[in-house]
Order: sequence, then structure tokens, then C-alpha cells
Amino acid sequence: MNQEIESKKIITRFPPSPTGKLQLGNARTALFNYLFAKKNGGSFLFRLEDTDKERSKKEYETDVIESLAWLGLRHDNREIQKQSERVEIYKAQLKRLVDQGLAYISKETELSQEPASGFQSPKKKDGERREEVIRFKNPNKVITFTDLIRGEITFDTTELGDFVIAKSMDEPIYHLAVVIDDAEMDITHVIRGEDGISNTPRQILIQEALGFPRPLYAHLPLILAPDRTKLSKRHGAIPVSEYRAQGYIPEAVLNYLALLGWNPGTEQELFSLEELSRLFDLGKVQKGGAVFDEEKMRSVNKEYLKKAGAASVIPHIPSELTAGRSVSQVQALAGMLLERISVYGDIKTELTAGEYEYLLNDPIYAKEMLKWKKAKSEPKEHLENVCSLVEKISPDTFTVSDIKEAVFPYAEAKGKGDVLWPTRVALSGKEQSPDPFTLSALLGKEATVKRLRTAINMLE
RNA sequence: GGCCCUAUCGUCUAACGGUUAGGACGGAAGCUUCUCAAGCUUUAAAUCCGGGUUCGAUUCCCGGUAGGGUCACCA
Repeated sequence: MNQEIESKKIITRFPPSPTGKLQLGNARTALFNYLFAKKNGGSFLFRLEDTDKERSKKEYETDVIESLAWLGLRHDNREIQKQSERVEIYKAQLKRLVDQGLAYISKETELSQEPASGFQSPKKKDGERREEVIRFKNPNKVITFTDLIRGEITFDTTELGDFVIAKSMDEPIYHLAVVIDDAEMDITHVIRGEDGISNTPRQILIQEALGFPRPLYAHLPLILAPDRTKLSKRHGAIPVSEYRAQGYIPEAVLNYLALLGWNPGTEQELFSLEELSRLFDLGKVQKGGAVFDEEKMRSVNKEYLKKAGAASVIPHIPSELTAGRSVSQVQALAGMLLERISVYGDIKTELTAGEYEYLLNDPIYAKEMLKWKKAKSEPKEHLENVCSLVEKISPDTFTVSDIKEAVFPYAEAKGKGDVLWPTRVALSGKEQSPDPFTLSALLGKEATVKRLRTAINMLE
């Protein structure tokens, strides 16, 4: 059977249900499906599994579609297929099963046919139970399938009992719908999360009853929260759209996600989507779950930020910081910010934390701070001299390099800390800040001179 | 609890049976134009346990232990 699949064009799919925003774990599943298809010259298809009418929402549908587009994972089917629009197809197949005696309409009495076990499902009470459902007639056989990542997996399906495959002839349950959709879309490889392993045997049972070919399966390791349990909406999972809002670069997110559970076997860590599409190999996918590490993702994003350069930062600078500044001042600002952030949104965060207060208002500080702790000389004279050096620079060439050229020789002659520390404090009012040359360029000649004079006056 | 899956530094991971067990993030230390940031250098840190197989096990097999997943008229 596998022979015949291998000769066909490879088709993978990503079938989220619009019952929540697109989470990182789902995004990685989509990515791996995308990469596997591209690597093998196949297609990557997208469909929405919205058979659950109560929980599916338009809002989530939009989020999922937009998040996927933002990440740049384009699917090859033009029209997005929705299960809710295919009820007639499911109905026809359901009817076939019932007619052939492979499924039956079950009158649900007080005693259901759930397999007996000590485990009590806490969600059993959810929703009203129908008086009549369609159950699959379980042939009670042992199913063995090959998982491309884990090898052979065997289940005895007897414990599944006659499971429900539809709430009514018009309302198929997930297991039925996936099997039919995958067959109709000619899906050759089902690549999904590890939590899908236990669904596989019942889906294979349905496939066999319907006479559909069996796709190849690959179950990806889960993405875990720091406590090593599955990342879920109520447990640490953050939607892709949230990372987008925080100012992550989509390629960086994809890059990080690719490395969660996979690596090419080399020490390379930065890849474009094209490179990933070339290098990806299901055989090199990890078996164990991987803890999501936001720090690592931030550091990957920082690498992308560096490649994007200072110019890319400019559109992300809040207007309060750019207001009243010249083009060159804004460029200097972008350069300064680039060194200090990992994602664009950090600018806003740090601004809110007061990190860039000196860019908005004249600093307020105690005059004692003007003296460097290891100073060997008084700061007042140095500030006066620096001020007059600065005043000689043309406001048109008031750049970091020109300012440094004018002031640095003096600082070297008199003691760098003795000169630079008070200058910097006069400009920023802070013990920790960018260097005084950068600060001057950011503030412009007028403000720089004004702040230096204020400091000199404080020392009178 | 039944069934299924998994097991290398704190985290993500490399090592087609033979390596001083490598890299990255994070940590520590140092260097760099005063402080911060950035950068550079150095450094600490791991093969879950017990049996096999083998001249030799991180690697193969078995058992244990631990962790996870799943047990819906959700997907």
C-alpha cells in the first residue's frame, strides 16, 4: 500500500478548527506540513474544521487565516475548504456505512455503551446528549500503523467500543469528517501533534470501512509549558497574533519554531523559509516534547533584527519619541534602539517603563550625581569645556562621529571618566544610559547645550 | 486507572557502537572609549537507574523509574 502512495504527488494539509486563535503549537504543525510538502515538491492544503457549530467562531477563523498569512505559510488550494459546507458529502458516506451495516443508528438509553474504565471523564456532562446518534460498528481488531517519526504503533481497538461518528445524519463528528476530507483531498501524509496518536486507530477503522487508502502518519512531539505539560490556551499558550502585536518578525518566529523539535544535524541555526524547505527531513524530527523558551525565541528574533538593520526600526518608534526630531536624529535614535531591543515592541515597553525619559523631558537629578565615583577632578570645569567644544560644532553636522571627534580628545587628556560621566549625567540624568556622544546627537545641539548649562549652573 | 508515546547540560539540541560527549539560549567571569546596551573571549553545566549484547555502549535489546498524551454526541 505504501508503495502506491510513494509514487504519488505528496499532499499535506493543515486543518485547524476555528474554536480559538492560532496558537504557536498549531503554527509549528502547519510549518512542518508546509516544509514537508515543499521539500518533496508537493502541495500544502488548508481547510477549516468547523463541524462544531457551537464553538466555531468567525472571529477565530479570521485570526487563524491572518496569522498563517502573516507567517508566510501560503497554502496551495485557492479556495479555503470548510467542513460546514460539505455536509452533503459526509451524509452520503454516512448513509453508505449505515446501508452496509458498518454503522448504525443507536438509541441511547440511560446506560451508554462507553467502554468501562476506572477513569471518569470530567467533561461527560457537556452538552445535551441526543437520544439518537450514529455509531460505528467496531470490528474489534488490532490496528498497526507506521508512524514516520516513531515507527510502528499498535492498538487493540476493542477498547474503543462502538464509537460515535455522527450526532445525526447531518452532523458528522470530527473523526468521520477528517477521514472523508483527507481521502477526497488525496492527502498522502498526515502530519499532526502527538496528541493525535490515539485518534489514529479509530480513523483507520473508518477509512477501511469506507474503502479509502491509508495515508502515512507522522506525529510531532508536543510543545510544552515550562512545567512540561502540554501548552494550551489556559496554560501558557500565546496566540501567534499576540507575538505579531509584540513586534516579532514572522521569519524569526518560523525559524524558532522549526528548531523546536527539528534540526538539520549541523550547527546552523538561522534559516530562511526557502532553506528550511530544502533541508527539512521528517526523519530528523525529535520524539520527545520540547519546552517552549521565549528567551530563545527573542534571541532568534534579535538576530533577524540585526539583519533588518536600523532603518527597519524607524516605523516602530512611537511618535512621542520622534516628534520634533530631524531625519538624522531619528536615524541615530533607531541605531541606538536597535542595540537595546530583541523585538520591536520592546521600544514601547521600555518607553513606558521610563527608560527613555531623557528623550522626552529635561532630566531631573541630584547634583551629586554629576561627580563620577572615581573622579580625580571636579566636574564643573569639564562641563564648561565640553560645552564650549560642543558649541563650536555646526548644528548641521551634529552627528555622533562629529561630536566624538570634537570632545573625545579632551576627555582622553583629562580622564575619560572625569569628563564623560558628568557629561552623560547632564544629558540623561541617569547613571545608566547610552554614551554622551550618542545622547548629544539624539538631542540636537540646542538641547545638548541647554542641558550642559543647567548642569554647570547646578554646580555654582 | 486502561491504552499509547517519550527519556543527553536549567532549556532547545548534536554525536550512521569507538569523541576530551559538540553547539545555541540562559548563567558566571573578563575585555572593549565613563555607566548601560551591543560586541568579543573564557568558563560552569548533561547521557534517569539496573541488567544484558559487544573488544567497546549516549547509541542496540529487556526490565524498572520518571514524565507526557489520550480515554466526548470537541477538534
